[in-house]
Amino acid sequence: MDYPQPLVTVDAVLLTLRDGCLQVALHRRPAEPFRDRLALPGGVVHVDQDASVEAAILRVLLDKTGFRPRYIEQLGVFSGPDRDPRSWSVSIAFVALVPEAALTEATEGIFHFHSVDALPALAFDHGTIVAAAVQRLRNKTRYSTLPTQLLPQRFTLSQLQATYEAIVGHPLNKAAFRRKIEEEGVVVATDAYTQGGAHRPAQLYEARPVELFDRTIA
Amino acid sequence: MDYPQPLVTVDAVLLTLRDGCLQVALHRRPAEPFRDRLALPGGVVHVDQDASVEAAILRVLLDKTGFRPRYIEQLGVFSGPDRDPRSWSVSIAFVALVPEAALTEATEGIFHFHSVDALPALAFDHGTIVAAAVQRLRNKTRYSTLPTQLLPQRFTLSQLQATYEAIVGHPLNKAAFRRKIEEEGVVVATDAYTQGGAHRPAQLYEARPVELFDRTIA
DNA sequence: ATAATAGTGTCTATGAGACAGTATGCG
DNA sequence: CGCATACTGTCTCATAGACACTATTAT
Repeated sequence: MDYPQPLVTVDAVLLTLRDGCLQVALHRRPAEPFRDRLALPGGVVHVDQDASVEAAILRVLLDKTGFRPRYIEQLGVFSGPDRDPRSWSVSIAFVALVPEAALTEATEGIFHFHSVDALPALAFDHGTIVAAAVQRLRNKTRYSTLPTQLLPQRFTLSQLQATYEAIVGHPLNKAAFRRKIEEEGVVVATDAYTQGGAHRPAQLYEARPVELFDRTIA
Repeated sequence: MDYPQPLVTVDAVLLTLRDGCLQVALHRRPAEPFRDRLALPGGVVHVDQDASVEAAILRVLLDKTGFRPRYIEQLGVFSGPDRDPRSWSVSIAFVALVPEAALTEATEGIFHFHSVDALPALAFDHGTIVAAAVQRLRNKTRYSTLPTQLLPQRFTLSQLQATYEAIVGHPLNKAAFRRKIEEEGVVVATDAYTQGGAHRPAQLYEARPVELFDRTIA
């Protein structure tokens, strides 16, 4: 039982929709290794504080940003002797989807946002981790209702469609999209409508609530 | 960087098809904790030997069973202070799909096989891990070609269909199944046929090869 | 009225399931 | 020849996309 153990860390890919494209929240590392490079928010698992790796990533996000995501799931484990120059390390990566407003309010000045399609070189193997997160989201978007988590509490069906389109990268058919959303019970209609703008107001919808940590692992 | 670190282990859910139903390979623990309880094959990550957690699980399987699976993927991380009475621990779980013949030859006398739908109480949280593995396989079976990995090198389309049916738990339409398999390019026809039996021989097919570690994470 | 976006009715093409038919080996 | 299983042709129904049409607000 007394082998040297790897360093166990947790990292989060916080995805949000800004300016109509999918962006990831990164911070600039203040210290070595990879000083001044952009990196995912993350930290070390504390066995004396954390009840699980899920609890650890929530603690890290809360400490760093005062912010708790509405949806987060395990992405995968990234490991090896060389990814962190300090030690053989294991990173347990998570993906979280966050509405833009919530994220930018809570993390003013902490995060830099970059479109996931045009990332600079990141610290560690964080570029690989972001790529895996985006691939996961794109795949799941085909058959799940995750993208609702990127929108504020109330949204219109046009906004929801634009969100799906930003993720999958191509336009969707309006009638078909609405039929599908309707029949899947993804969203709940409210009796509120948008106002303002020289056009017909749109009905507002809410996402059906989901589990914070989904174990429906594809 | 000198926090106490969790114990990092790797465990594998080896799934195979026996007697027409999905079964998992388990061994009886020879020592405490959970002595004499059935458990998943697994072991501790050795930072001086292993290049990654993937390398670690392959080493463990090779050492325990002399056997290397044709397909294996990360399932998820199971963690906490109580799942192993010795220490706060992290188990990185994998799912592997294995043809029955390969598995039983290599592991004669090492493993006990149990249908995944009628498991006894397992060591640690291994019951939870098996359930997650089965759920993952059932989900992926809907839109991927994984079940080919449960069959021997060459197989008939009827065998493949029976495999899918055993996994998803309900009968499939023959014509539709063949159309789909055909057009997806899942399998490659050989010019060999079965023989024996008082009926028309069936053409033999082979699975298109897949990556050992798939990162196509749903 | 016009512009602009919301929302719907309907035609069509594509794919899945049902089912019955044909094919071909062995005894 | 007849049985058992392999394989296929075709009908039907459900679903997805295309697209045009109506609806409703502010200016």
